[in-house]
Amino acid sequence: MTRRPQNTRDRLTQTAARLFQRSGYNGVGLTEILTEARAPKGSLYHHFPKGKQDLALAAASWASDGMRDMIAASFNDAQDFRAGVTTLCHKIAKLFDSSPQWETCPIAATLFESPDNPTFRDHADRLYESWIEDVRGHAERFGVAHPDMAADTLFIVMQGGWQLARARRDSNVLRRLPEHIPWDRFQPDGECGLTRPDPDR
Amino acid sequence: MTRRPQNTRDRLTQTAARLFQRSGYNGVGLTEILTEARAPKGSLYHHFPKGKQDLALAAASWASDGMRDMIAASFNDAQDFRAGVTTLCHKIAKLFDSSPQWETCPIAATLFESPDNPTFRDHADRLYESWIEDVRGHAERFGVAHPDMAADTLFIVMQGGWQLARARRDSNVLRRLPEHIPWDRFQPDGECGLTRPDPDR
DNA sequence: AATGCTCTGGACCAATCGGTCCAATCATTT
DNA sequence: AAATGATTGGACCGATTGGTCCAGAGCATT
Repeated sequence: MTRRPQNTRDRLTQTAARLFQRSGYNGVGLTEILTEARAPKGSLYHHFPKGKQDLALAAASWASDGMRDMIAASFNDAQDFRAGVTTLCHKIAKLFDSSPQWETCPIAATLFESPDNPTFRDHADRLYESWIEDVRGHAERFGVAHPDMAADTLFIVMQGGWQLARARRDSNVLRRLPEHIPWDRFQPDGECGLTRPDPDR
Repeated sequence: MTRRPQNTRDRLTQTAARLFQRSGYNGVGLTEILTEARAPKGSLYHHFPKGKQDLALAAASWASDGMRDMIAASFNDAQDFRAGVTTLCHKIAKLFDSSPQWETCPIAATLFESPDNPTFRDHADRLYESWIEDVRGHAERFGVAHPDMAADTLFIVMQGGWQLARARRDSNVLRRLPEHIPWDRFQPDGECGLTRPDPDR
């Protein structure tokens, strides 16, 4: 949230991230990015030799870092896993309200437009998995029953909820997201055959 | 699944739907659509006066109808709501496996690239709500506790699951989707104050 | 002051974009 | 057979696309 991105590279990355989120990778031209970032074309191809593709990868990574910060902020000082999830949902809802342009998952908008591009696919996969792994870490820390599944559930519900909130133009969909999660399956005394991995600590 | 779409209009619609799903609205040029549909430019602007926009709306509607057919086929001869959901998830997983190009929700890919275009937004909203309303109808018919919420949950989980399956390139994510749904909240003898709407039948 | 970098500015390019226009053709109806 | 409207074929258009290229500005270190 720096008010003045110093170097041209960061300015390009963040401007591109914002515009890609709004209109998708193919929906934004280099001219538009360059104009808004107040940078000439030469700078772009100096910092990003492969042009638009490199820029998209950098923009997606930057956006992903923002999401990971939000995940950390939500879970770090939470009482339990469920509280962390609730906080995260509210944070996302607030973000949804604050900017009408934040309307697509930044990763999906930037990297999911060309299924034939393996570089984009792999990068998106890696970024998504980093979110899920972060959440799984917190789930383990709080001792939930199936941390892997809990992390997957949260990801699924967040992505789907985002989509529904967008269609309905209603951030409350995101705030009510915890209601769609099967909490009893994640309680430490789960009914499943799996035992808790680490009781103490 | 007709092998030979008769008239040019249908051929254009279906080709466009397929290509938009693959690369998004802005990722496909008219030339590509015209070539694959074996139609000249004059035909396009005869059947779709507003050009690409009209074509996108028609393509999204067509794709949406396919999804609604799938929903109907899954729930119509199901024993209960949960069985219908499971069948639907397996059908979607099969679809995911069958064509590597079916990689984005067709509605999102076609209509969600320009947030500033209210026509697209409204159309997408309407199509999504028709899916949800269909599912809600089946939920009511099977007497689940909170049909509105059940339908929302299914939509959210399907959309998010789709995304995760795409990132992991694994259709089993879709098959395991029922595990992420809080079924106990939808049982007729729910813990909530609401009573069942229709006990017999 | 001179050198050797990084970085910027923008002219320029071929290709493609969505869209227009109209003559030719097709299928009906009279 | 003639006439009529629906449909097709494709040439053509200006605008924009992502990308190339290089002169020169800026800024260190020598």
